[in-house]
Amino acid sequence: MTLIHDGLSIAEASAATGVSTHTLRYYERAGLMLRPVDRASSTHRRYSDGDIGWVRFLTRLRWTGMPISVIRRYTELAREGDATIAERRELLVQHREAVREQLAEITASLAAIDHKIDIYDKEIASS
Amino acid sequence: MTLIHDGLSIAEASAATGVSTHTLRYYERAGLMLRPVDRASSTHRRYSDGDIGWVRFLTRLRWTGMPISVIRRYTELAREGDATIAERRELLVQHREAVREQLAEITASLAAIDHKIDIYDKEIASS
DNA sequence: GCTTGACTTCGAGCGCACTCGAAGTTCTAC
DNA sequence: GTAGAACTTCGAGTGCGCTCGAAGTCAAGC
Repeated sequence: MTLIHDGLSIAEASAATGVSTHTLRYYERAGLMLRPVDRASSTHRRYSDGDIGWVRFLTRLRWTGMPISVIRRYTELAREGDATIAERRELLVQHREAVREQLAEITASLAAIDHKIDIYDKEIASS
Repeated sequence: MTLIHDGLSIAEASAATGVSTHTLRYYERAGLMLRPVDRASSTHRRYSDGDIGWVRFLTRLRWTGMPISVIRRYTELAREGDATIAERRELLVQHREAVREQLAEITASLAAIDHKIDIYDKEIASS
């Protein structure tokens, strides 16, 4: 680890984001990073705070079911700068709608599971 | 469609549950049904109300990320009858915990997405 | 009774998102 | 300066949950 702390190693970035080093490299290859991650004196990657923040955000997108291909599209727009803000906003608004639906589905499923557990409780009590 | 309505055809079951006919057969093969679905005079499947309810419940389990293998285990327990009620309850209670965590993650992700959209709104407003 | 279309079984194929391993290079500590 | 860990690239492999297609059978309407 260098004293001049100009970024995290891939192992540190992995620890900071919960994403495996294999997957971090995969994301970069897949075009999900705003730009290629900086390299230290060697070819080793050095993740900036911005990189870490970006990875954290895109894991949120992944977690909520946004496909890699769409994240790539979103990233491409972000690389193009301010001119694409409206389009990026629109993409996120659409995704937000999908996430809200997910939330509703999962909430309903949770209720169904609760209900089934209640039934078991009653069966256990009456036996 | 028979006049003696002793169950739904696979196409009707598909419509009733939102699960494709291919997947309904797959679920049966995979051991996710309590028992093999009844067959009509022919070899054609006839889904009872109970079958439909079961499929609906297990799509809830699938939707919330329970793997096929665990659903199979759960189904096997259910087939064994009342003696396994406590174990089935426990399995669902564990899954419920996982679902609650999902819900928390998704809610947090939704907040992050909202926040990003807010930022875009401000950038748009100030331009 | 014949056509048409839905049904059957079976095994293979697919898409996604990783995940891994091999083979080589570089950094850090001693 | 050398050992050993961590890094690099690259392409192939994996696991999951479907999804599909082929080839044949059956059922309902005409």
